[in-house]
Amino acid sequence: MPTRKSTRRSKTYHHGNLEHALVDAVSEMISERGNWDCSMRDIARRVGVSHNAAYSHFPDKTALLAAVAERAFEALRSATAEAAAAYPDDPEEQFLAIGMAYVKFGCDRPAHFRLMFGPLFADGDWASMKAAGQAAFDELRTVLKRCAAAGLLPESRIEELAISAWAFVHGLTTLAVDGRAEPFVRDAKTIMQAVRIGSYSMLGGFNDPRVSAPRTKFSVGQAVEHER
Amino acid sequence: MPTRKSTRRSKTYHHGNLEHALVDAVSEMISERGNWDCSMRDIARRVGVSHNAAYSHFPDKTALLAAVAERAFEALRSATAEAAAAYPDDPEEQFLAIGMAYVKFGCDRPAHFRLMFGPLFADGDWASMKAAGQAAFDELRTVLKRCAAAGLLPESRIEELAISAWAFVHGLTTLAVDGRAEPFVRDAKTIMQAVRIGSYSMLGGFNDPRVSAPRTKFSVGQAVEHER
DNA sequence: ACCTGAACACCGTTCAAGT
DNA sequence: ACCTGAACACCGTTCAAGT
Repeated sequence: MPTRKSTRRSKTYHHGNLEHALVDAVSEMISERGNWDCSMRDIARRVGVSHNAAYSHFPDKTALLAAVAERAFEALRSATAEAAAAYPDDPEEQFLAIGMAYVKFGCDRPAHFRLMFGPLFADGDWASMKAAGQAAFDELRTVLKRCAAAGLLPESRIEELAISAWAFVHGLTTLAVDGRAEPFVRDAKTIMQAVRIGSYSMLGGFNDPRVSAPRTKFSVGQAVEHER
Repeated sequence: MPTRKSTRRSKTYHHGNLEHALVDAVSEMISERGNWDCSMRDIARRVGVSHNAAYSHFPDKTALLAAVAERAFEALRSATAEAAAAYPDDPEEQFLAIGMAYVKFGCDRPAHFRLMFGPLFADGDWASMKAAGQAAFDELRTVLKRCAAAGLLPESRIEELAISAWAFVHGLTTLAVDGRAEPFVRDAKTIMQAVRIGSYSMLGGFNDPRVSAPRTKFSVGQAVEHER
């Protein structure tokens, strides 16, 4: 037995596991705490490694958190895709289901949701993480294309309507997660009802003639003109 | 001349100005930097006071930032109220104007907007700051009441529709400020167009019969039921 | 009552050194 | 190539002391 056991155990993370283990640890920690305010030293302690070992795999703390956010975006994408897949022949139900899945994701994982859309990645490009976010958004876009094909809304405005619908569920989740939507949105039932009402409201209004030709009325835009 | 001048100048902040000066300094700093990642020591340096003087007026850093957020909420409230006041006889235009003012506020002061709705105040109560937030929301509620009086939407659903509309403009602002709404929302013109389209879509759909009786269709809610 | 200087525990990051 | 120990500059907060 020439192999030294001490060397053996200490090499557990020498085969590429540490990167994965770090992302796992952070993901668990922010779930437990409810916020992403954990230190590199805490993370390292949890994984059982020295406090600066992470710098062999990530250039800085933000990069590690970006990896966590990227994986969370993938989970969001599959959650919404799965919800839509439950109604293969009914695009309107798909539209409702995808919105509800989005809100549910945020309410179930508030700390992840805040991290994903938080101010941390406002600077820098973080291309692959933002691509994962766009992939999640594409699920909604696809459903709206099916809605358009079914005559529920005009083809020419799919992009704008996708943004509107996304903004609605995103804003609702944000407000709910931060406790700003009270007193009306108090629990799971009321927030899902809000999704339903907002979604029906939008679906009912997509064929409003002003949606397809919004430029005809520009007075307000001048009144509160935006300079940037 | 018995008064000692050195004492005189050093007492400038002894008459209650420091609290105000601190809030001013932080507000300016986050505007300049684009984020609220400034240290107590930086703030104190800017005001010209020792690095821990702020603790005579605020129990901790979060409390100081909450005071900044509270003042920003008051600014948001007057911005939206002013926008609505421009159309005293047209509730539909008021609805559009208030949404645009909200989005404009966030795009003009992204760091303030992120602070106001950020994760910092998720724990604790921060009653007076959150009350200022509710006051801003009340402006929208008031406009929707006028819309209901004009027959644009059912009286019984004002509360839910207010939440929906707020979620929409809030989500749009958040996505725009964090650069997530691209490629469609790129600049001031396209984002205001998105507000317009979303608002018309909601207005057009508020009278959809399903908005007033959303409970008749509950299949989706069961499929993605929310446990919390 | 309001502010200061020194101190404490903690943080993200760097770097030379070990295997 | 991957990890460690020591070190650096910085941070929020506390506290005894000054006026």
